[in-house]
Amino acid sequence: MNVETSQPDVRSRILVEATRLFAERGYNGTSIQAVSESVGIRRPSLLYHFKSKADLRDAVLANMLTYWKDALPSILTAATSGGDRLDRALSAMAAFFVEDPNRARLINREMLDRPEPMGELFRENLRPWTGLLTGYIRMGQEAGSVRADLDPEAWTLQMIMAAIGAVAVGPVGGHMLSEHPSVERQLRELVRTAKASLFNPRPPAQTSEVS
Amino acid sequence: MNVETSQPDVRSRILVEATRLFAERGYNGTSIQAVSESVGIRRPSLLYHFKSKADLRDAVLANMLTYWKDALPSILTAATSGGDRLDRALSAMAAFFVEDPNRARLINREMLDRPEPMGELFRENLRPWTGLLTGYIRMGQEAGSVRADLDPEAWTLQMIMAAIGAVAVGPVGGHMLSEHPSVERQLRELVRTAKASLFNPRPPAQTSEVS
DNA sequence: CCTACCGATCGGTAGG
DNA sequence: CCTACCGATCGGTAGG
Repeated sequence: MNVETSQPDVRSRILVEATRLFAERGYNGTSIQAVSESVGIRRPSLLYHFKSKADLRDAVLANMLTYWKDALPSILTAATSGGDRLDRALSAMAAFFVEDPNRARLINREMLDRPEPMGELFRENLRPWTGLLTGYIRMGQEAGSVRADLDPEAWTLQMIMAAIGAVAVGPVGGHMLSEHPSVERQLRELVRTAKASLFNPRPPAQTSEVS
Repeated sequence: MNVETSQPDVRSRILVEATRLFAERGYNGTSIQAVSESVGIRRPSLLYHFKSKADLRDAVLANMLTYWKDALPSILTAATSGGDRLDRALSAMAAFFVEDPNRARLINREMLDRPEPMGELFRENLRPWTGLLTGYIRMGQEAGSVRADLDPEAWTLQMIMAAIGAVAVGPVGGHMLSEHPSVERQLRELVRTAKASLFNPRPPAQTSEVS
């Protein structure tokens, strides 16, 4: 596994392996020894790049947040650009997690392990974007296209969490049923559920800005 | 019999503390030392009741499954006894987790930590009951009351996972939004979402609110 | 249910 | 990026 071809600097290789292992086995279930072995170096070498295990965790989380901050704007902007594009926005969010299921698993784990720090992270980085979405939903309610009894914040949160849950633990939960729905099937139903629960049954004709 | 101290046998006290700690900090984040301290005994004493840490985990899981098997039938029977009782069924499921959030957290953690064993557990214990529900949904589809494009398995799974997620990590996710929805609010919206996405919109009545 | 003790592994440091 | 070494904690056993 280890060769002199350690070109893609060691630090980022450590990050990749740590992300994978933390997502799969959890922070407490992963020794830095295991991480360094996956990279092909010795433990002290890893500790040269990251002062401590906690430091490595923070770096892993910060690194992932980069992807979030990169992906979310385009996802949520898509959602606010037209009624019929909601499914594309939800699909984009789903695709973000499906692309690498470990993203969903890691977030799920960290939410369980360290609620407060994760809450803080969400607050600082994601809030502006979700605010955009809930604001747009409220506009839809005033316009009559979105159900009046819908709770914008709770609805938004539910859809995000459902996408994470479907990817992170969906396949396991699937065993509750005789016919295990694939993650794709679960996400397809999520989109259907989202649309059916968001829009009014017979929206007042609202297709004026069709592309 | 012992009268001085109200000690409902040590074994179950160990189970209670272990359940709490496993749910809060995870299996790998909890030492049997910590469990025994919570109970007020020494570690070797705990190991007299449970041969190993893995043994303790199995017992905790089996113990919780008892509650599930006790609660699920009544929940799902309620769901199949009438169209308008769906919300009561969902509320019952939600209440089961709200009553002790650690139930949701523990299940979430175990699904992440040990997918296969948990899948097996679900398969053996929960499948009959969910089959009842999906069968009923299919009947509703044939009768026309339930949306034809709904995926019964995926829909059922989504609602169960959403309830677990809302209780286990909902409060953390709430920080994504400027106005944190309480767990109660999240579950209320879950019920609304479930109904709106399950049933067909009312047959075109005379009301003409369409512009 | 306890005291006493075990080897293995943990995260981390010294020093080059 | 390495070898060598550290104290602390881990799960578990002996034996009463």
